[in-house]
Amino acid sequence: MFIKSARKKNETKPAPITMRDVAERAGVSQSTVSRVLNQASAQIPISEETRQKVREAVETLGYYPNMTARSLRTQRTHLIAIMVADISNAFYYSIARAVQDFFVPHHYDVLIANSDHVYANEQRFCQAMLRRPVDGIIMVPYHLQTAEILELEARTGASIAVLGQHISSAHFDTVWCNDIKATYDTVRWLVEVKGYASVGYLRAPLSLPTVQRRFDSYLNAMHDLNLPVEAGWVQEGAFTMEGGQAAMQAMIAGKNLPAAVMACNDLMAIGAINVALDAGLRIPEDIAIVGFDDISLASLIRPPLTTIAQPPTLMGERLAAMLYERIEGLESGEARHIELPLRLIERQSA
Amino acid sequence: MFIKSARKKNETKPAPITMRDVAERAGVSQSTVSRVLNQASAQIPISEETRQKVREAVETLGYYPNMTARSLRTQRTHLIAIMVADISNAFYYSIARAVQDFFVPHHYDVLIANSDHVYANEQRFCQAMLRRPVDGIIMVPYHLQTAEILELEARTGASIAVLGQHISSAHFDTVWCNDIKATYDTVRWLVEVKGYASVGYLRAPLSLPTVQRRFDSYLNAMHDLNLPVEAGWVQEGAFTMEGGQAAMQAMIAGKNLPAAVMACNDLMAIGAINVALDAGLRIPEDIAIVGFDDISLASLIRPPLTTIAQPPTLMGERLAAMLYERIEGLESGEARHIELPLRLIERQSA
DNA sequence: CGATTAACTGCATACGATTGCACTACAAAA
DNA sequence: TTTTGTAGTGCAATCGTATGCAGTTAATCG
Repeated sequence: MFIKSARKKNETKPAPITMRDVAERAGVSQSTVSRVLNQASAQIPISEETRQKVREAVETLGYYPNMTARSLRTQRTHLIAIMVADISNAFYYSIARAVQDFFVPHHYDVLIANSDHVYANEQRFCQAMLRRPVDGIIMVPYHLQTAEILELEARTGASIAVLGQHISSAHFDTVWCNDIKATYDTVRWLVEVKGYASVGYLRAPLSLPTVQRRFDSYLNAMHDLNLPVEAGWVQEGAFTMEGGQAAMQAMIAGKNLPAAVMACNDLMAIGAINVALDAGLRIPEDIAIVGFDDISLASLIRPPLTTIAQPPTLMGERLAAMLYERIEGLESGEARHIELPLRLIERQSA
Repeated sequence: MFIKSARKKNETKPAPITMRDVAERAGVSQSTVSRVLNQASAQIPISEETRQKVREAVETLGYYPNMTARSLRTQRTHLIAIMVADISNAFYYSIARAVQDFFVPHHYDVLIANSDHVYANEQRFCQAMLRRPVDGIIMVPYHLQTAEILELEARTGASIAVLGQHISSAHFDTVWCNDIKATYDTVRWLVEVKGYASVGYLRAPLSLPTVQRRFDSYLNAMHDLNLPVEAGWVQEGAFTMEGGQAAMQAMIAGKNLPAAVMACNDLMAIGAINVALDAGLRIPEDIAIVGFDDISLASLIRPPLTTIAQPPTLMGERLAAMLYERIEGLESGEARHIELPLRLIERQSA
């Protein structure tokens, strides 16, 4: 028999207050405390007198249930994990924030991980989920395929909600936007409505499915418009502001500028704008630029960026809400695939 | 004796693979598996043959240790929690990202919570930490006092690292910047070096200690410069872009503009710039504006914002590194309080 | 008045891992 | 041969909570 304080071999950790302490102080058994604290008391009758004693003991001791132990016993962790490419990217932190705002009132804690668009990181995330059980997972995968996500779901038993077009399964809910159509339409709009004679494209590496998809769509539009894609009109850079700068520098160095340029995302477009301005080009007179995402920065730079708006907050809310319904068992029908609207926001860069 | 699959009353969750399964397949006991998997095997000898069998079983079964169970037993969760005001604010997501980047390679998962500068949320965060044990906590408190953080540390047993000037204790590490001095110096610089005849201030509510501190410092500088603070030169708004817009609108409406204005942070400054430009004012000729933080947006807007640079990534790195040393017991000396440099970045808004 | 029932409460086990201790071989020493 | 030592394993308790089952009263019924 050990005295409580005998466990002080680990000097740093203070002895936590457990349910047993509460029980002792209230003069009841530990299981009774548990029953008072959980809604189980609705099923199993407990006298009001006992309840009072327990509540009082909880109060004076300042007891809080230990989620680790609770998780082990109930197999529910009250943890949500979310994987995005980069929390310091406006598109992703908006999603993350929306997810947090949804789940925190429901007393779930939110784990956040970054993939940086790297496949190995996405896989590492899946492994982390195998070790640390969570109740739900929200992910924005770039490389993971449906099969891998299904395996994750099977292995972890967690509910999963995914943002992405290339992913679709009857097993998990999905939110997506039709960026193929949006890109195609925007290219035609640049030419047919705005009258730009030619359109170039600033892309990130084609290894990212998103990029491949949008770029193909650009090519299709150009083809359908009977427009050539001349050398130098398509440039590649990283999925960042620096990438956009590099791509635009290369384009300018090539001496053969298209009348307008679409970029893979707003960050690249903004990088491109800054380089173009610094090179003395007028926007949109000398070169028009269109982005993708509508991050808040897009409306703040000069000239304000014309871009295709994604609704990240809405995406996060939908993903969170659907995930929550699955976790709580409020919804058990087949997977839902929600298409959210993409809107062209015309500002002054094109 | 129960067969494994007999536990399928909860149909949704697949039976997870446990150490017992591995042990069974390898034909050894569960404790042996544990010893092979942990570095304990260095202390306690295990034959190479047994190790092989175990590793093989782990491999073929695809076993991953369950962190929940491990945490319960070891009292170490491999979880870090971080509380910032708002993950969608550049200053904070930079810190968060730096913390993540530091801890992920060490196999810690990172929980993120937002306080939105609201006291009640800061308290809620502390309570959440009481329920869910974590190994370390990084926080950027605005309202929590030293005593409350000490109590949190005592109750949870977690190591804590704090970003903030108003907090200081011999019990936890701290990173801080001398914003009092920086504000004071910048006001004098505006007047004495740049030659602006008067300086106004855009502040957030004084209930935030940070704001009070910087505002006092501004007043001190004005006093030491023998300059008056005329009506309308000080305006208040929320700690956001919208707040800055509102404050600048009020200032313009007052018809008595100072030659230069300092803002509590960059977001407010940027909101103010946009309003000023829209009102036809030239910056910095009609009114100069200085921010605080140097978020990435600061260099992208036109005119680029002159601002006092905080090094958020560096802050995050330092906080993470110090916290890690505490958690791993690499450092057990008294609390460290690191002052990080604040730098005036002169761009074109002042 | 004995028996059935309802209202409470406690005992004991399980969740999946870690770890102190005891035990079995077998080799070397006495 | 008996003792001692050491390498290699297994047993069983434990972390803090939830919960099936059994037990104890007191009340109600026949």
